[in-house]
Amino acid sequence: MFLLICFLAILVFMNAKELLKDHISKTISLSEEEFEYVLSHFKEHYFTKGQTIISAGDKVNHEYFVAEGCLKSFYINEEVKMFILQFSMPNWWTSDFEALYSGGKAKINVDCITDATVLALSNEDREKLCREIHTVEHFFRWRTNKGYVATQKRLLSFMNNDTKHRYEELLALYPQLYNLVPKHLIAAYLGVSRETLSRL
Amino acid sequence: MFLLICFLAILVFMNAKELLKDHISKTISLSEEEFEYVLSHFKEHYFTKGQTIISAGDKVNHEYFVAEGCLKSFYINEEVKMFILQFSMPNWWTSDFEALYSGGKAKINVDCITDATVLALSNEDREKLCREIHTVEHFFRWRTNKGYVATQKRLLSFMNNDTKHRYEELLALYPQLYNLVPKHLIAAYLGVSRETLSRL
DNA sequence: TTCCGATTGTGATGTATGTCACACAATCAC
DNA sequence: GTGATTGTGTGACATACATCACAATCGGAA
Repeated sequence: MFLLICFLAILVFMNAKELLKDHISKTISLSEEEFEYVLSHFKEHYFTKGQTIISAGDKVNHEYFVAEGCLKSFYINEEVKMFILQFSMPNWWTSDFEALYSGGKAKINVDCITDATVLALSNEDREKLCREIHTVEHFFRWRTNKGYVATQKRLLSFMNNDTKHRYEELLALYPQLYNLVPKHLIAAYLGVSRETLSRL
Repeated sequence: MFLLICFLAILVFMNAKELLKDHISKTISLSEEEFEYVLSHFKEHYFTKGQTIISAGDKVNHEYFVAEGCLKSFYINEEVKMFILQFSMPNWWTSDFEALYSGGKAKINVDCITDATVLALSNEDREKLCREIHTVEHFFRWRTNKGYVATQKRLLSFMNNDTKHRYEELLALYPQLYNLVPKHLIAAYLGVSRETLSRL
């Protein structure tokens, strides 16, 4: 039984790192040795549905590559109202990047909508890898470029489109979300009350 | 007279590049030769109030470092309504980054709220410099990191705060804007009608 | 099974904001 | 200076949405 669990763990472990390897390969080329070296800095973590990865107030020292499952990153305001910044699906990265980059305390929370497998990379290791391997720095530059453009597009959509339009936009992009996450979370992503979404 | 104009042009030219040099120095260290090499890829441009730098539909091939003046980047929707993504002040970068990075046509416009001096860097030159000088790639990674965090903060503010709060937030950050740009542009940045802003 | 919490739908009502309309001032071109 | 364009303020009205309240359904725990 123990051996079986070890075997399954190794299987998933391989899959997660393979997924990350494929993801990185889409932007840069690395030798096998370099890949092995880079991937060795990522630590795999399992989380179960509902578990918290980052809480507001924490010191944030890692960013997370999602290999499996669905996470959400969200902000809770003074009136205890929740706003969802991002649903993180496989092949996405998540963290409280402001806190991670600046060294401050988290204002954003990250937790699991489903069971999840993630690969964690520390701030120090990311900077070390970027320093040591030029193309890795290139990879992270492009990852953020894409994130920047995506966030800007969402901001524009927020200003331009009404709720129904944004809802359809979201479902067109991630049809899985409709069955995967409760409606009140989708409402929190769209920035409307759950009642309004229900009456869409 | 001609000599005087040349002299003034060189003066401003020096100032713009010096500003960029200072800006870059805040993130990375470069030797004098490297600086000279990097800066040689930037072309200085003058624009007058109201002039257009990027029009929707254009092929976008440059990003711009603002040395002097104030630009706006904005989107016009089907109903000819304008949404301002960013006011670009000195030491900011602007472009339609989605189009620039993807090679597509511009969806964003950029024009001048005041007379402006900018330094233009082509997509190819940026990539070339990033390839040739590792620390330059580092610089651009951190520039985008900061932009990403700033845009995410603005998105959160959009969801969380009401118009008045966001207006005060904007003016606290850039008090100059109050006298520099007409109110209807500030309304377009805040995502409300000019009438609502007027009644704030 | 039974109960409880989580999720979702829907009605009634208040409020912030958009839209249309008009007025007036400031600026600019000629 | 004169007329046109641009920027700004304000009233009247319509509308989208938040909020509060209640009901119904579903799934898991005891």
